[in-house]
Amino acid sequence: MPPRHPPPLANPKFAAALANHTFDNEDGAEYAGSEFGGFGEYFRNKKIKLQNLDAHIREFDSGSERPPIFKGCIVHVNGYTKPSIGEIHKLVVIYGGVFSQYMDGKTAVTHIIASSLTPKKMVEFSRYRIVKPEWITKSIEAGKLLPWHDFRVIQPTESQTLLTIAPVVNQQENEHTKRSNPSSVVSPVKSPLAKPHTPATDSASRTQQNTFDTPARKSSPLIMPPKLSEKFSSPEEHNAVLLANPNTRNSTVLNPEFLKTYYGQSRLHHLSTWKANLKLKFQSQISSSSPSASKRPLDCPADTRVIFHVDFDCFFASIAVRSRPQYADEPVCVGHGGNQNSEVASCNYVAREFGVRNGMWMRRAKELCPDLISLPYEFDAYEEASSHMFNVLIGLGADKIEAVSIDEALLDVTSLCWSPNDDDIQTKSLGLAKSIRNRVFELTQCHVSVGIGGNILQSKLATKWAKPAGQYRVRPNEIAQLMKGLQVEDLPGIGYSIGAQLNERFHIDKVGDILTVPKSKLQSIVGGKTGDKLYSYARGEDFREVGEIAIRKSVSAEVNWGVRFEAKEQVDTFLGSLAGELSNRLTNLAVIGTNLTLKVYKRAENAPLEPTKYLGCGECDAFSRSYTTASPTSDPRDISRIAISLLCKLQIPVGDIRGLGLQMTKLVSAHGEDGKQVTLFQANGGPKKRDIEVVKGKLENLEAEYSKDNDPVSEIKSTMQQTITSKLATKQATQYFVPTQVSEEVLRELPEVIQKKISESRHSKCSLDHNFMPKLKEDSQVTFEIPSQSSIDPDVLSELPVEIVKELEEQYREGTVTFRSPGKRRGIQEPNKWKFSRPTKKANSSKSWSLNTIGRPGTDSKLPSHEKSNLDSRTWALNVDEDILRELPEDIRNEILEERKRHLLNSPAEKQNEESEASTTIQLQHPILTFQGKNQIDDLRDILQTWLSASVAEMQGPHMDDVHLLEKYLSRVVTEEKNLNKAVELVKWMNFQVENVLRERELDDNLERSEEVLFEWLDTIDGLQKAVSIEAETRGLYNIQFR
DNA sequence: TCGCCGTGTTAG
DNA sequence: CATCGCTAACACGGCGA
Ligand SMILES: Nc1ccn([C@H]2C[C@H](O)[C@@H](COP(=O)(O)OP(=O)(O)OP(=O)(O)O)O2)c(=O)n1
Repeated sequence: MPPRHPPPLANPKFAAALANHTFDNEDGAEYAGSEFGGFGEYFRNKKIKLQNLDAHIREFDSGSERPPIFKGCIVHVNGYTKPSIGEIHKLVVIYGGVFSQYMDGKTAVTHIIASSLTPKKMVEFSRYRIVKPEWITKSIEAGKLLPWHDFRVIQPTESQTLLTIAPVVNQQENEHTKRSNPSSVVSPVKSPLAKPHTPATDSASRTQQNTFDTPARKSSPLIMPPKLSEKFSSPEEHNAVLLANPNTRNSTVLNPEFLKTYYGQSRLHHLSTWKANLKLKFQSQISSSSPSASKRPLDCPADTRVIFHVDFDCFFASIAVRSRPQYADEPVCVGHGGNQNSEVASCNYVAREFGVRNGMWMRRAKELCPDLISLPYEFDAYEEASSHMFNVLIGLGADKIEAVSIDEALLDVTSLCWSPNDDDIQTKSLGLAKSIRNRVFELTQCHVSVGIGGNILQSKLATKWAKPAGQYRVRPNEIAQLMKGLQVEDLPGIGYSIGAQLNERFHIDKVGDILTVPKSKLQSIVGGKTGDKLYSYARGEDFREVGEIAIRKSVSAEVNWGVRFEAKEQVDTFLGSLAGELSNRLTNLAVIGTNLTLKVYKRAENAPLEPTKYLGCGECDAFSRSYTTASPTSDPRDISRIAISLLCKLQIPVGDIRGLGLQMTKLVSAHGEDGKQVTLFQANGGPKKRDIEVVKGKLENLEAEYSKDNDPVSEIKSTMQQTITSKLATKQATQYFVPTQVSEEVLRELPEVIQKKISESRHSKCSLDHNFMPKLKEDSQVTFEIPSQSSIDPDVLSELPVEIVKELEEQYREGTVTFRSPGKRRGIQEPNKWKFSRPTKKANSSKSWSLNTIGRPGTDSKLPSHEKSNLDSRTWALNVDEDILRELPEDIRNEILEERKRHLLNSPAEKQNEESEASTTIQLQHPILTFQGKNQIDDLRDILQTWLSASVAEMQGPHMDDVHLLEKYLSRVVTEEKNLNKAVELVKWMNFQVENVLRERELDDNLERSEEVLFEWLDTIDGLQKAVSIEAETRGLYNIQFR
């Protein structure tokens, strides 16, 4: 058995971006302040996988007999809280509740813990009970579940009842009748709706957040005291203060040289560029170098391969140590300086002994390893070493070769290594691997390791076991055994998020756990394709081929560091640079494209104005908008112009912009065979009459929109901040930016009405919102006013003039003939009233709450639509605690009761419909199944008791075959005999027995040696619990408690 | 049903 | 002083033709 290596890290970006939200982040600070002393240390020492935390929390806490205060509660945490999300997780679990990482509509969350909520989230969560963190702590102090409404975050006020929070109103009435002293309900709190960041909520979140940010803030060069500036300044003002420091300013996107210097130092940019270039290079090399696909031995079965995965050991770190041999045995990492908030790009194996990992923040790394030495990047050296490695690999005469990254390659060496005899393959392949390793080491003084297997999956896994500085071949007969012990996240394509979902929703942790789950069930958790992949991978199967390189489908450039703006024109300028960058990349690849997507990172609602990392993006929400052009382009002016109009559409306050990206898709060759571009350009001198017709059509659309919808939108006023000129105050108006570069010729081609409006607007200086358009220069931008209509779809409004001008200009300049009729733009956004004030997601989407951030774990999580919510309630209706039920909003409660009724009536029939597998083997609706000839629970207990006693006496753990038999039996008891209770009772009883023996053991020295055996039994019971839970979930029964 | 859009996840 | 949190591919759900 090869040594187990720790699973790959969680996505560093995720961890970094959610430093305060994630349970397992590189700062690890959540544990540091634990009031429950033992926990933090316990977990750190044991390196317990956090996804599996609940079971371990209970296990660790099993002796303490805490009251099950939160029994029946399913708790989720949103945003910054004190105690932290990690603390709350632990507290909820040890006091009998269930913690849910997800709000995906599939988990029936009963309470959301939050310190504050933004208006958007209040609407989204209006059907849930949103409570302050104190609800947890005070309930524990009181030793019982306190009424949640004493801790509610949303205080029912008049302004809110306007806002569709009917369920909350109901709730309130219910509880008031129930409560003894309704008047004691918390002091009045300002409606968070009117002002999202009340001082109260702000300081609450800062308290929590300080535990992470204090050091950074102390050293930050703010002129104003941080607190003051945070509390009272707009994001733009805050940025202005920050950028007043010329050094800082120079490090940001405001520096014209930013892209050059930034990309020059960004490791992730380098990694991405290198990879893209290598892919290109090998694409051509493959086709030119070897017509050798026919070299496969004739007797080699068509589906048989020998695959090598070659990977430098801790690449950057090895290069760093190469020129500093004195550090070879010291813990070393590579990063930008040794300061706390920089990232560890790579660390050597000495450092890994301490738990340091790639992607970790330096602060955490130094906590784990105080003597960690930080060395600088050497990007040129990486390229050189890499090219040595690839030269060696190219020289092998492999059937196929694929560059996975700068330091990593896949080889198909079937021709070189395959033989009918596996021992021969073993000898040949390990020999070849050794020679690769030696030659690369000679050339680079750095080690590569080689993993060998029958497919890509196996070879990649083998590399884990080969490292450091070794080779390892996964032999066909050991695949199954090896796979079983892996964490699911060790499988390629399975990362933090999917891993956590599998664990949370199906208690799947190890690859072995997957084997017992039918494919369809996997697919129902993680989706069709991923489920399929999981199913195959768990069995060691992988049908991908080496070197199957898809043609490039997109080109993009993005920046999410150093992005700070004070004013709109700075954004436009930077988008111009970014457009230039993208244009260059397109030109270098000789492609042009028709679809441009702008991606914006916006500071998350609750996130502090300054994130932990200096000039970092912090916790953000991501938004994107795309635009399809009339004809493909790579012209930076086109890109820039479109990008700017897309940004306007998103309506993000410039001070909150923390990242910008541009992506071109729908690519075609720049000099396509038919030379489409060129001919069109030559053939057509100017815009055609037809195009003008199209524009007129647009105008008519606009006018139709005018008359369509007369509902006054009162919220618009409150969300558009200040500065509405008196001229406009009496009219409803909106604004957009039209570049003045619009040439006069183009303007002349516009319909008269539009011409008039544009020229009118050139004289208008109104600014509706200084956030969106501060320091507007009359020369560079034009504000365009639409009179007197109140509720035009802002999409149409904000888009139209820009587009008309843009497209016409494009026509004029390029003479393109194919003017794409834009027709009716697809309604991306729901016509909801927040549109004017913020980028919209669907109003009822729980996706858009604050955990919906970069790298947030969790898949699509729309709030249940009507059908969906029926489905969901079915799954948990039976499991809801009566007490909880009473407290639920009326409509939800009714749904559950309905569902219960329905379930009681339909259960057997429903079940038969649902489970075709079972219905083939089972005739009776409730067959009675036997185990060892017994079916009565008492008899079964006897059998199990005998088994356990024998096992302990013989110092032998339970035999796997027996375990499987029992597992299968229990599963069928759940699904076929429909006696979940029996299965649960048996498992509980076994657990009890094992714990009994454990207790006895402490009193009896003779039993000392039985520890191993008992641990095996505990594992077995874990497995049984999982099996029963999984089966129960197929019947819609979640969160089965075994304690 | 298909394709598009916006969003999420993953790897290095 | 800090710090350099990129990029391409795939997957998925919702929506409209
Ligand atoms: N989050 C990450 C992961 C990787 N890298 C860079 C540094 C690594 O040296 C290089 C290669 O990545 P690997 O995943 O191959 O990791 P190492 O080569 O460092 O270590 P290992 O020996 O585990 O392959 O990519 C990075 O900058 N940031």
